[in-house]
Amino acid sequence: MENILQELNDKQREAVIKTEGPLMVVAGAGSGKTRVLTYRIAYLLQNGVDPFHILSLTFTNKAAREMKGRIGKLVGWSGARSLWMGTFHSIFARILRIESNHLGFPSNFTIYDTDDSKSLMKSIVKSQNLDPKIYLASFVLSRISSAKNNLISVKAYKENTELTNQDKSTGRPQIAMLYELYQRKLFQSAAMDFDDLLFKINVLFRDHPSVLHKYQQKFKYILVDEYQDTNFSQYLIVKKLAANNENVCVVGDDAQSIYAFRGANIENIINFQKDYPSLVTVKLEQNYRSTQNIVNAANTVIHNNKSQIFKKVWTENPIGEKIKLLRASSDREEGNMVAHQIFQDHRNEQVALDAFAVLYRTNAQSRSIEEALRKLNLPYRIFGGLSFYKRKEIKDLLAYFRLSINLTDEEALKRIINYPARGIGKTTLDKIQIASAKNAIPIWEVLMQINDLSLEINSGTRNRLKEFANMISSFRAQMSKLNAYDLAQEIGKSTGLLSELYKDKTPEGVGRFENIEELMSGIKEFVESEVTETELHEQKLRTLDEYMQDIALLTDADENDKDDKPKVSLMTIHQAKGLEFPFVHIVGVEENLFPSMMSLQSRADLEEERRLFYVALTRAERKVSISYAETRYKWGKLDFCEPSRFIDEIEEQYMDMPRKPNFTFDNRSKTMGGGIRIKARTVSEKPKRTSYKKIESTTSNVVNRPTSSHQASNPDDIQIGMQVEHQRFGKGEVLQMEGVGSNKKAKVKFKDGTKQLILRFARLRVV
DNA sequence: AGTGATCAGATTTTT
DNA sequence: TCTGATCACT
Repeated sequence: MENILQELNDKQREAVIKTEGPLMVVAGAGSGKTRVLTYRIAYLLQNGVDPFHILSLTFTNKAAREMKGRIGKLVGWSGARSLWMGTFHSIFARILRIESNHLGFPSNFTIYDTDDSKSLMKSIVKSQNLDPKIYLASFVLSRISSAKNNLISVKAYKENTELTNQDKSTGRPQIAMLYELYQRKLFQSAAMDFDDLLFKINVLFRDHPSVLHKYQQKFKYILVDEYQDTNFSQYLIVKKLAANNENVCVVGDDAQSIYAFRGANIENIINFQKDYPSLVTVKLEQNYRSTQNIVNAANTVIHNNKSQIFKKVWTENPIGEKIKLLRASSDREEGNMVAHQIFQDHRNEQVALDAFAVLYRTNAQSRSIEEALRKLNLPYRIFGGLSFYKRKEIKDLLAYFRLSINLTDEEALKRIINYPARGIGKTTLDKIQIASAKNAIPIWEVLMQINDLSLEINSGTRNRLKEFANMISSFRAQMSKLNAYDLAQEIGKSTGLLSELYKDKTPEGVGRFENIEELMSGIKEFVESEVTETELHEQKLRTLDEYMQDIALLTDADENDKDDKPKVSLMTIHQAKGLEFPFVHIVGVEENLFPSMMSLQSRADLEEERRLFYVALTRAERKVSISYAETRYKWGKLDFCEPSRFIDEIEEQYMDMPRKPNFTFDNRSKTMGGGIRIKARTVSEKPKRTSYKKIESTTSNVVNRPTSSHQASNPDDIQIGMQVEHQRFGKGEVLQMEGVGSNKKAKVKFKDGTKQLILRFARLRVV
């Protein structure tokens, strides 16, 4: 293990051993960024730094888990497990729970997800008699979110004339007021939304210097991954925590900044440079992931962006194949083309299906790909879309858990007070909510005092309300006595939720029941998962509220696939961040889709889309295909599409252009949709690129698939005993086959003698 | 109060 | 196309 430094290149090593003082690592795509982070932490541990003193902030919890695993392998598990490693949100939620009393929150506060926030905002808009079409919950929340990300409090918002004038000019002068009510309601419900987790940590550190000091002492070494995607709120947290020791290392790549839309701020990189005059910057520019062709193509794309840190990403990897451009007449055909390509590569190159990824701009595009893959019996795993934890049945059950843990969680209460149906309808709920507002008590308190408050609720309904409250109270009483799984089962049964779902025998209903089963087995896993030694000593139960804390910030990206069969991965490019695949298919590369229509207004937005395209390209190790469709169904309507300007931005020497099956060179420039491309060019205001005819002359240094003009057969179709034809040697018979994938060889008897041929090069044709 | 039918709105990306 | 919200009917 003392050799760990030898497994690094000079730049990587420099970044690893400079443990003291501020360090910024500008890491090009595929340059071993994760490796640097991992080894840096291992190196710290190896040099006697206590793991409790290291804080490592990652982009997903899964990334943290994997990194912990690798560090464990390098320097032993005992050190690795005690590291503070996770996303900003999960780490600081943990700290907020510890310090919640300083903020007037209980430690078991609820974390509202986007749906909860939305439903809360809707009810606030309604309560203020504002037009929900003008005060669209999603719009109001996005204003509030960006305010919070920039640490603008309710008070500051009201005083900020720029913001309030913006709101007035868009006809929504009441947003500041809604912000206030929203925060008030969250507080009353003992809840925080995602942005609050970071905002309130800032408040905590600002108002309680002793608490800040405690964590400054604790986190002597701080590492931040994906720094380009942090927002101002996150930036300030890091700055404050690092203020004492200044042992802070941030790693990022401005070219891969793709979250500006949700408040990420590239300026953080510049601010970081200003904050620490003694900053050392290390640039990692050697790419170990992709072929030269991919690296070069990606470089030509990203150079169209104005704002970027100078960096030259290069690689010593083989040149590799050109990027294949696929043109499809429809989204459906696009799916088929991609699926067939995957099918062929899977067979020809003898690689498992998890080597393939299909990347798209929007989740809605997955459907046509899924259908095509299903047709070919290619198993796939789809990431994102409707997350497991967002499914109705899951949210319903979790709402029971949430309410039992936090009785003031109103979104949870409203969700389940009449599910499964127990005769507590809208009218009753309205009355209760009015009583809650009038007496300034939580809804739960109204239920508790139902007999004392003079409410016009008939005795039957009144009893049902009491029964409901008693039921929740009994769950609550068992919270610390039963383990999470037993209590979850109890809740599922006595609420009637399990039997309700079980009754439904439609395929969807069965699916819902299975989802609940899956959740239950997840809880069981949690209960049985390893406990720390002290917990084991104390015979400590793993309770339901601990479980809820555990999963509150989980996302789909954190989920591991249960069955380990290799599958094709389908995901948005955002989700693909940080991942790599030998074969990547980027689909739907069309104007108004990628770049997205919403991004065409401003240069900054367009550049973000381009960075997104850059991210997509640089996920690939060996082969990339880019595809576009000429027509596509959007909102159930047929849309005509043009190829994306980003396609034009790839220098043609790195591209392999599309063609129709019976294609000859002479009519290529006419038949390949030149008209469409010309239109695309006028949209993109790009200087005209030279003719596409040149393409064939530049392919010589590339291992290309046989082109159609040679009529070569697929190497996989060639079997022993077949009659084949070689361009030079003529006709012959296949005597023997050996090797797999690109190394597949055949012994062929020609009239001039027997030859060993590598099929990849030989371009044999079955006669 | 509960149920079913009809209609509007959404889709850019997510911790 | 799909989801949710609302409305009318029972």
